[in-house]
Amino acid sequence: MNQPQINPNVSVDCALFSFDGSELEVLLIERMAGETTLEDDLLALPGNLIYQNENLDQAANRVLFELTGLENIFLEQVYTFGDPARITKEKDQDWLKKIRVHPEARVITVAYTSLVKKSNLKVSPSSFARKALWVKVKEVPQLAFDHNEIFTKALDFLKQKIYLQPLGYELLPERFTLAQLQKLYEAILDDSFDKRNFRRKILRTSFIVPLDEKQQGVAHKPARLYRFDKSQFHQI
Amino acid sequence: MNQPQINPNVSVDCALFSFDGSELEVLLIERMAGETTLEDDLLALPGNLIYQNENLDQAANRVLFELTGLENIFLEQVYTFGDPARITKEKDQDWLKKIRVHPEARVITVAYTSLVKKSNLKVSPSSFARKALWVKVKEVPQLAFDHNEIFTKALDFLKQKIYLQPLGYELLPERFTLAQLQKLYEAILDDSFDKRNFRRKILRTSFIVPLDEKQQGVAHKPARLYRFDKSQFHQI
DNA sequence: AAACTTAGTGTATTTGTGACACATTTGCGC
DNA sequence: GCGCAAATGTGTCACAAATACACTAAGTTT
Repeated sequence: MNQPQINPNVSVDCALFSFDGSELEVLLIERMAGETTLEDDLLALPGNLIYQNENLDQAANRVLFELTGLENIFLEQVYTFGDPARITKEKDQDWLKKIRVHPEARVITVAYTSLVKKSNLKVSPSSFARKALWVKVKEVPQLAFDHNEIFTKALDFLKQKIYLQPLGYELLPERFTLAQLQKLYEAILDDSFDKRNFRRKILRTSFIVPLDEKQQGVAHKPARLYRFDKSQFHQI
Repeated sequence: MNQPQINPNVSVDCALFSFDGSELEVLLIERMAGETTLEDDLLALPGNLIYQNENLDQAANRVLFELTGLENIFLEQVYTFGDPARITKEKDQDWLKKIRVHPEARVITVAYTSLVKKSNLKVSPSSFARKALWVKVKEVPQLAFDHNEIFTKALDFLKQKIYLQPLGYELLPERFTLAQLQKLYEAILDDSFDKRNFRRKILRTSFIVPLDEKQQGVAHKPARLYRFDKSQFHQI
């Protein structure tokens, strides 16, 4: 089979979010420039040029797989960024010159986002990332290209989405407590809620079903465990 | 000034909606193939390849301007379509071969949408459209490329958006009655509402302000006129 | 057994939604 | 000028959802 052909004008970038129990985090990479990285380079969202024979969803999944080994993640398209000036920062140009056949090419990028469990994910160095790290969304530094803008848009997208779909099941263990779930909602929406009202509201949906199990070995009253019922997701 | 350079891989398409008082309509074109059109060609959404030195919003506005003469329309990005198979219908290939330097090029397209007043708009034949016509959204035929999918996504986008922003002001005359507004909402959302409940809800927002004027010359009780207050739009 | 920690629960108030029917104001035709 | 046709404009009740708010229960630690 031939090497797939690259489309020099279109890339995908992925904003992957995770949850450490109290704060939301985003996956950033140290981008490779050939065999090494540049000094003091900016962090970036994982992303790459698309192949000519794959569609955009496939490209996003491939890029993610190449970096993380994760497959069958539900990535969703967020927005497309196409300002000609988006690749003109000096550090970005330095990097592009090192690794692209056409470093000056106009590149528009289609942003995707997803929520993943950190524990599922073994980040493996790849052709385009030496190292990947989880950064708290409140502590995201200046990023490469227009990735700060992409990151912000992806986070806004999630905030919208969580009202329509129970996204949380991607981020919590299979069995979880309502306190965990509430913290997740609070982290995504950057807000805080009354415990009783949150419980009432979330239990009115049929997505979340109580189990006959309790937490073990905690130094206080153990909480009841719940799980998501995906079969109920389309019955909003 | 030089001819602007074209990016062969990226296009924009616009789904423009208008309102005839009772039904929602979308603007479709008969696409040109050089000096003429092809026989039995499919209708299409207006769109074209982008220039290398313009951003996506600018490209969408330019394409729209070239077709309609409309400027300063508030176009919003909807979604990006990039399936390699999106340009492979036979009629689309025939057309591409007639007009594109690289008819086989992989083209991804960024969809935009907007609402416009039909009366503002003098559609002028352009390099890429011989003729443009308004088609009721319920009567949209099979379109070129993946334009049916784009059209559907744009309409869904509007349905979402109208709950967050009072889109209507683009589609109604400056002074309008609540019955007109209600019909517009019903057309966009493809639903019908109770008159009293609709009024109560819409007047609770501060976007819509009553005037001390009434309809003239109607063969029934004349309705009060209202106008939009755009300064209130961001106070939801 | 006392102290600590988090879980779990109920009520009252306000706000929004949906269903529903009739009098009012105008122009028109006679 | 009278009656008719046509669309406007309005209020209430029942129900659902949202908010504010405080104490007891169950387990662990010392």
